[in-house]
Amino acid sequence: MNLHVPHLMVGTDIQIERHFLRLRARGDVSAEEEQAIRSAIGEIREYPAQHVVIPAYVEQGYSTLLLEGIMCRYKDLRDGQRQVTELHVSGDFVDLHSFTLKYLDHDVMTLSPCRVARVPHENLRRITEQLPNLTRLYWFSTNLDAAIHREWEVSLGRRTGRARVAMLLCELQARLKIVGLADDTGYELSLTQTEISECVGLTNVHVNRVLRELRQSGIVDLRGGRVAITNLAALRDAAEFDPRYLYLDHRHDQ
Amino acid sequence: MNLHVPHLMVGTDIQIERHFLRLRARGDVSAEEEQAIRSAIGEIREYPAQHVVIPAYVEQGYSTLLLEGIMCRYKDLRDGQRQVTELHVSGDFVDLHSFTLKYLDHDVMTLSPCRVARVPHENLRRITEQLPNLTRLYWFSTNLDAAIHREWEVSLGRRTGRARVAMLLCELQARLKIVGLADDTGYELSLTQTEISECVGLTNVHVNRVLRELRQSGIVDLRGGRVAITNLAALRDAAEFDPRYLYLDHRHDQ
DNA sequence: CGCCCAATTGAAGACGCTCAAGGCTTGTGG
DNA sequence: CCACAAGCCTTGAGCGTCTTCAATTGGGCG
Repeated sequence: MNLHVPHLMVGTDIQIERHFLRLRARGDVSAEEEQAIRSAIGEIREYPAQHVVIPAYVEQGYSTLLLEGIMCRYKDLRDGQRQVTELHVSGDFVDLHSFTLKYLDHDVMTLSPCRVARVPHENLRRITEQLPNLTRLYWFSTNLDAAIHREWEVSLGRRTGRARVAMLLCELQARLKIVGLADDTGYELSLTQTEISECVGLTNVHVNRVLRELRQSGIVDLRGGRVAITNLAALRDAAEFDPRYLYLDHRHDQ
Repeated sequence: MNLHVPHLMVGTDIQIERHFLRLRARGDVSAEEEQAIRSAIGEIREYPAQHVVIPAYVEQGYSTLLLEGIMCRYKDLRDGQRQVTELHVSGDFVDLHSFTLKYLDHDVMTLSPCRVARVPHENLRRITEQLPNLTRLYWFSTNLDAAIHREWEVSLGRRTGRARVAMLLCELQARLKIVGLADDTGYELSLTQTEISECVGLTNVHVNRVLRELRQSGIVDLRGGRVAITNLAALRDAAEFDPRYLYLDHRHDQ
């Protein structure tokens, strides 16, 4: 387990490309800006699954860019119940908001083995002073997280269990597709049913029943670490999925 | 009804002070920055209750600062169910995120008669180019909205009906207190039970029962447009309320 | 006075939870 | 190669919170 051990740059360059894919799905990034981002990157680290990478209420001097794997933001209640507030995939900044907030109101942990890059806030500050266009794109990026939170609020507050699970699977498909990790037939996803239940505000038992129903309806089959989408149109209909909240520009319209 | 009619500046100056109170609860604002904000303000407008001020997916050339009244962000589902994703009070920018997002993924409407100030994006752009500290404070401000969304996700996903309502009333108390519109004994709030139910993901019928229970428990009494807090400690305990997500600095600790 | 909207209450039902047990898969060690 | 353990998935049965549907009360206003 490579916990907290700086890692060789092998394979890292390709993974940083996913961050550019994610940014360019929403706006233009010049060669100069791309270079500024590359040179802002500090240490590369790897973590096992189930590892708290950014603890709540602890000031960090850097933001964390997810290169490979899946991570989540979550809060726990007194009785041990957990609510995941957002999932993160390759190419995402998992705590860009710590640049302005200083500390987070929630924990961030890995759900699979992950590789990340640290970007010192000092370097981000330099970007905000020199590159206003890129600054607005990063500001946009944290506002996109808020838009995802809003869509989850709608799910948690008003959708049925079936629609909530469908919604989550639609969102991941769209977000992973941008970075080349999904197509219309599905994607790799190593989440347990308990982890999914912590995203959608249900119990693991009920998620299990919902997944069975979606499978038997010929819509989607989640098994063995893969989301096999049998009928994307039906999945989106079940979720009442409107991808506009992901703010993909016209070149990425589904 | 003064719908869409530019309004005289009578009383406006005092109301803009609430925006500075809100900002200064989270960071320092210099005299120069304060002046920049004042001169960035454009038209003043008034709207009646139940008026959609910012429609979803329509590009706006300005952001809207709420001077007086209460507004909400919401999304509707096919069957007409509505989920409110955030409430806004005096001093809030209700759509600062439209500066980077260009258009919103949700509607914004008034819940009471409101007075607002428009701030052209052009003027905000000038601030981002000239005042990096204020820019970070406004970026922070949109990240604070995201933190509020996260806390609502926890409520909607994991809290009981009783705790959800208590949570909402705690949050409003803390936010209104910053701008001088609440104290520990309560505050004025003109929301119907149906509107509350659209915030907390319940039906109006169930919200009514929850409010009765909270009243009979001697915790809080919501009637006649006023939230009368009988026992603030018990209210916060019922909500499992941890105000840290509102990022109030030490001078505003409760 | 009568209208309209919000608040209130009751009764029945549904969706999802709790509790419990059994099955499957994977990895480890004898 | 097999036995065993651990974690996850699966299914059943009963229960509870919240919903739905419906009717009544109360308050503000023309």
